[in-house]
Amino acid sequence: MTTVTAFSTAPAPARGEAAPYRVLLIDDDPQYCSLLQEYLEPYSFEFTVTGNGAAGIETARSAVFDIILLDMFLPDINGMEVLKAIRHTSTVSIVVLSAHNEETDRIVALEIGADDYVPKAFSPRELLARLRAVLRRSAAAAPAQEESAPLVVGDLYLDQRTMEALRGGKSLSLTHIEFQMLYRMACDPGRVFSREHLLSLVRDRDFCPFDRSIDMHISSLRRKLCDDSRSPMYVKTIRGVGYCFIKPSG
Amino acid sequence: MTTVTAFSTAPAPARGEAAPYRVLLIDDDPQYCSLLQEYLEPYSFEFTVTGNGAAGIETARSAVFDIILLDMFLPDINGMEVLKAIRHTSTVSIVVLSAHNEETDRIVALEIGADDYVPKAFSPRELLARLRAVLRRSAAAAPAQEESAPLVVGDLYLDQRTMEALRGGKSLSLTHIEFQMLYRMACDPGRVFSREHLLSLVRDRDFCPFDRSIDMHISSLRRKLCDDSRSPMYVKTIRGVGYCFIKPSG
DNA sequence: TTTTTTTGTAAAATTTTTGTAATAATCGGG
DNA sequence: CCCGATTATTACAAAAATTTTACAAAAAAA
Repeated sequence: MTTVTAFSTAPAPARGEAAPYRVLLIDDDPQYCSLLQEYLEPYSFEFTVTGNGAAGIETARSAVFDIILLDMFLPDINGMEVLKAIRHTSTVSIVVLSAHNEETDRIVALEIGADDYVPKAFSPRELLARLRAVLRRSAAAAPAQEESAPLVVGDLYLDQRTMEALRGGKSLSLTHIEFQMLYRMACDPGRVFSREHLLSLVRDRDFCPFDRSIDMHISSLRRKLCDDSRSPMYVKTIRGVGYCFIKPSG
Repeated sequence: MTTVTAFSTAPAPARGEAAPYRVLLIDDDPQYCSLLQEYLEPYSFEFTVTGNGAAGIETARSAVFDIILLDMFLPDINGMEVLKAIRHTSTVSIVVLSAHNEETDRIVALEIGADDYVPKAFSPRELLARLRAVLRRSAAAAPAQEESAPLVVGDLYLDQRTMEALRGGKSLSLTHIEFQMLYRMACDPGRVFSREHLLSLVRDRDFCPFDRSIDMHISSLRRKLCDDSRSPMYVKTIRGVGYCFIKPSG
């Protein structure tokens, strides 16, 4: 099982658009569980289900979830106790589901540490909206995913956050296009980029066959890098095809 | 608008056990507002109240709150719009209060960015429990303290709570937008902010490609900072991209 | 080798982007 | 409804980036 909570300090592989939310559902009614899964799975929720409190506590402890859905009525332990136990060792989001919707229960559950309390009678759409609200909030808590760490290749330092390009610690004063071209090529050393491709990465413009502008950008990039086109250290010409960034030998 | 709070000069915005939660209540029913205040104040909630949407948006933008309580029915703007506008520029916790408790409204509000949706008919005890649940969660999220602590960079002093900007101890008399722009950029020196991004941080408005208003704000900001656009000390132009705050060398 | 194609690059031409003053529109109070 | 302050738009000069042009040089093809 994959493991990264919203709160984990781990290298936060910040769940991309694709990766589903990992849900632990603690509920002993198989029929309701199926219903819930069926409804939520299309919205990128991935379920682990346990049918009793003890197993729920155990699973919550041994794996990482984005959110826990907890039924209050369980065959073994009282839901409130399960909530308390999980909250005792984790800050994971917990949403209580309950058939028996008493104000006192709601208040106690929320005080103990539930993030929301949703009657089972609620429409699936509202449940979805509430889960998303809770997940949104905990995602905000996650250490802001490192946007894009600076790229370091050989003696080059390319930082997209600041658009700064250094060679041996000294600024190269690249223009926007030069930076972008160098950065994109340096991200994948050795890969050959056609002129069309480079232009499309960098400009919103059509490539005409006699367009030499890319060559000019390469040329001035080389000048700033003190690179010699005949025996280049950084940007190599692949005749008839395009250019590539040379994989540093080190 | 009644402002009860006065963020004194206390250097530590960090709400210790003692410091109250700062609540912005947007609701035009004075009677309900009073009731709420009366009930919640003993639990360490400190209220600022605005009776309409426009003022609410404005206040939310110009001061820092721990949580916003938003009525859906307002005399001027639709509550949903207010929610959208506030959420657009802030991640503050927002709990919707509504007399008219329709599932569709709940879903839409939660989707737009509300943290919870509580019918006005709810018992004050449950409201309290729900507010605490939301606050607990966002407290876990944010080193929120820093967010409202005055920012000191180089010879600049920027206090978001009071919107006060000093340079070498002297006030810069920035407008709201100028302050926000400077503040947001100064929070992350060296990072490049596109015009779109700056505008979205500062205004709830769409960016049109020929919009020069950001440039104008930068221009007047520079004038007030006595900054020269050609060899700037504070705000550097990143041609083709946007602007950034220069990391002070010291 | 000769011819053809492709690339490198200086310099010129062009386009885009930015800075800012002036003007217009908008907002927030009284 | 008017007033002052703030914000947005317009316009144009200035600056800088990008593209085009032109031709030399290198590589590939014949």
